[in-house]
Amino acid sequence: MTSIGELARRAGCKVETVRYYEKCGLMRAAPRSTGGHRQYSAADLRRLAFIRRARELGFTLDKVRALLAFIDEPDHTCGEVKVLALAHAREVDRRMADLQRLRLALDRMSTKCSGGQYSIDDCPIIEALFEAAPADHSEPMA
Amino acid sequence: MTSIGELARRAGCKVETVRYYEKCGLMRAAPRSTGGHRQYSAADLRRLAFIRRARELGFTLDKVRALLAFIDEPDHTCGEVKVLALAHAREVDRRMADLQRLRLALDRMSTKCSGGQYSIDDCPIIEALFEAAPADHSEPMA
DNA sequence: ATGAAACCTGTAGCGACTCCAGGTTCAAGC
DNA sequence: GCTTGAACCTGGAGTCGCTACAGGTTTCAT
Repeated sequence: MTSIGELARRAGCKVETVRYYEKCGLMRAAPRSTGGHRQYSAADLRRLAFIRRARELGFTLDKVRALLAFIDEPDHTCGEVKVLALAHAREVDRRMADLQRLRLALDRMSTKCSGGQYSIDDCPIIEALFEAAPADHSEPMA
Repeated sequence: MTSIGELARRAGCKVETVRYYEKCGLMRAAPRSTGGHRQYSAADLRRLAFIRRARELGFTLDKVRALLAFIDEPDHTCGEVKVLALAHAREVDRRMADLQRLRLALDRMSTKCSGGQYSIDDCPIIEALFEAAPADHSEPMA
């Protein structure tokens, strides 16, 4: 039985975050002391650590909720979990590709610019920003 | 002199976004028709396109504001612009490195898991999520 | 003159927290 | 038993960058 502060400290998050997870239904409504303070068990810490780890890996709270459901409800299979994980991996790939393109564009801009005392009017970076994106008109960035 | 709808269409954003930029002080308060409709010039379109392009490249609105200040105020140099651009590039690098680590972790998890009909209790992905992050205790993810 | 489309303002919502104010409880020292 | 100060409580607002809505007005073509 630990306090919310101790729990948060061990899981590496803020007290408010734990209360927030309770409000969202990711953590159970913890039992209270006579004075109304929340009391947590080792299982609660384990669950909170799970949530934090999944968040670190970029899962949204909705996805975390889905993962937790697999744990909470009986009769789910490893295959279901893997589907979620792979879908998430593909999304990370997409984000990385986006950043890659972006990084290239920034690099192209910066190498063109000497960065000296020249006036803004001739700065290649500013000029590049005034130009439209180079041929991408697909989806807006996530 | 074009309407806000036309302006938004040409810049590839929503009407609400333009009004939002006005409220934030990125776009000037446009002159109005007798009926109160906003009227925009070619310079406004140019400025809006600049903002959108910078946003596409991942600059925050605050950074965009700083870039616009370089344009609006006299006597700024190309060097100042380059500093901002390089700082942003470094930030993109950091984000990419984060995603890279994340992607690796997801991959390690998924390859361990056969994804079959096994019960959740033995799923290596779930197990991995219960474990702490592998030796990173630096900063929380941006 | 009519009617639809585009515009107007103001407000609320998203995700995932974070922070604050103003009050209560807890644990330790005296 | 009393006092103090840290930790806890609730409820609400703020963050970022839009987006969406409601309920009303203007514009423009027919």
